[in-house]
Amino acid sequence: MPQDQLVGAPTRRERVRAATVEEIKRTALTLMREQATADVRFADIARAMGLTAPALYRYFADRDELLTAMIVDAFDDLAAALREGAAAVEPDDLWQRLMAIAQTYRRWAGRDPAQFALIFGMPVPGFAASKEGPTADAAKSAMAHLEVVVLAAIDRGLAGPMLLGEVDAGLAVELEHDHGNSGKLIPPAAHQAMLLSWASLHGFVCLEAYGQFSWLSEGSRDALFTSHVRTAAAALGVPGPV
Amino acid sequence: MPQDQLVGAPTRRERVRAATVEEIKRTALTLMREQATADVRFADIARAMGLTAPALYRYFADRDELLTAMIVDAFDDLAAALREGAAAVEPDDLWQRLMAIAQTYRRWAGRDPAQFALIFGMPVPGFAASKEGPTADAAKSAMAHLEVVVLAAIDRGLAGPMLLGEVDAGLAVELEHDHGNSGKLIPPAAHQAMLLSWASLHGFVCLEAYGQFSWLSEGSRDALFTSHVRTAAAALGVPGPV
DNA sequence: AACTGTAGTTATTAGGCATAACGATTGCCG
DNA sequence: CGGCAATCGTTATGCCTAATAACTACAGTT
Repeated sequence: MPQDQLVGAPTRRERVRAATVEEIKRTALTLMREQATADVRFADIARAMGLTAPALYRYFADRDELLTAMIVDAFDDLAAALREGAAAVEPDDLWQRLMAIAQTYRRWAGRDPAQFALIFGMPVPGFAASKEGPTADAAKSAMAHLEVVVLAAIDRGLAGPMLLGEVDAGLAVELEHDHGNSGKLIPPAAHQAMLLSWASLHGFVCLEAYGQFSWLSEGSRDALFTSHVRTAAAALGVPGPV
Repeated sequence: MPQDQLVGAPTRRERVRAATVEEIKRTALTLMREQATADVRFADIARAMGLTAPALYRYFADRDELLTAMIVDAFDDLAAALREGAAAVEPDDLWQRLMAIAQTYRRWAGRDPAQFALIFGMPVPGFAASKEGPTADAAKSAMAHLEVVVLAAIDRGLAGPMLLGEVDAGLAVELEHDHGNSGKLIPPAAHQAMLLSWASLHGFVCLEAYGQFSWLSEGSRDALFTSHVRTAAAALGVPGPV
């Protein structure tokens, strides 16, 4: 026996298999980046790995399964990026926190439009993947950081017009029923503010990622984005930059 | 001679050909709606029309050309919907105008997620279409209505925080250089406000169209959307509903 | 040393895009 | 009104990809 195995620990075969799975996903993502499309051919992935196409079917039942796995990974990656981005700034400065989250979201989308489209775009051929799959849950998970900022703003007694506005009664019920992802109780107004801020941020990022702002220089887009986040911050009641 | 033809008027052949082109696009769109995907097979289109696939190549050189034509149509359709939507409300009530535009945009996207994805999503296979094609221009054209509202708000001396905020100097230059689509001179702050309002609206619509809000009931989504537009209105300085 | 299961191969099927080559219809004009 | 020619449609074909089948090689076990 080459190595003692702890009970429940992955055996050697499982480990190399998992490594291959990872390599397949990584290779597919690289190809997506290069070709700027989510339409990746199995044969290309295999060739890039020194394999033939049918070999990949040992690891993924079909294209859909590979795409689904990549979507899950993309969410994890986005969540990780947001975590790092939020951790890199002064925790007490809400404006900086908000800006860091927004910039991370934006940069992540810009660095990997293919991965971004994988998550938020209409899936490539037939969209079996987005049917109440892992995306809905993961999206909420990736938004936990926005939630933190909004809750912190409330804790400090800050409240912009977005937090002061009425919340529709029926909506409030459904928002409360959704326990968020941290288990904390979130006031409906805060929850609503979070969703709307997210939508606002997301819209800018989408338009930019898909080239609708390509008539502006990068510097101008940066400035525009800053204004956008500032507007959102004002609506939340978070004071702007010094 | 079956019918007198005015000089330059389309001959009979041209007319029936144009009709066929329209029918192809219409059929393709119907199939997209049914299958909820932008991935439409030539053979299916042909079969639905009682033809065979190669016949379609008499009208479109390839898939890309058909898709491009459909994108142009989609922009026209969106623009028309916005025109009608804006015309249907009291012109003096800016809040109603804004809400009508936003609702039209949203409803249009919701009624036709496929067409919406065609315009604003990452193009289907290889994205030759979105390369400075008709999309950038048409997008601005479709936004003229937002422009009108923002300019009207300024004319009346209304100005929310979004319109009062500073505009980056470099950005201002580029915004002024872009003469909009009506030829009018647009103050940079107004132009910026318009873009940011658009982004905000667009974000909500995207998230909803792609199912990120599917955990909410339709009524709740409506309420959430109303709040979203109200927030944008407040940022613009447009007074909310009575 | 034989056994079992897994990872890989080549060969094959099914289906889509696109073109080629051919036939039929019909608008058009002397 | 008869012939022409363009145009529209067809069937046949080539090429590419997804997916499966059938077979081979090898690692680790007993």
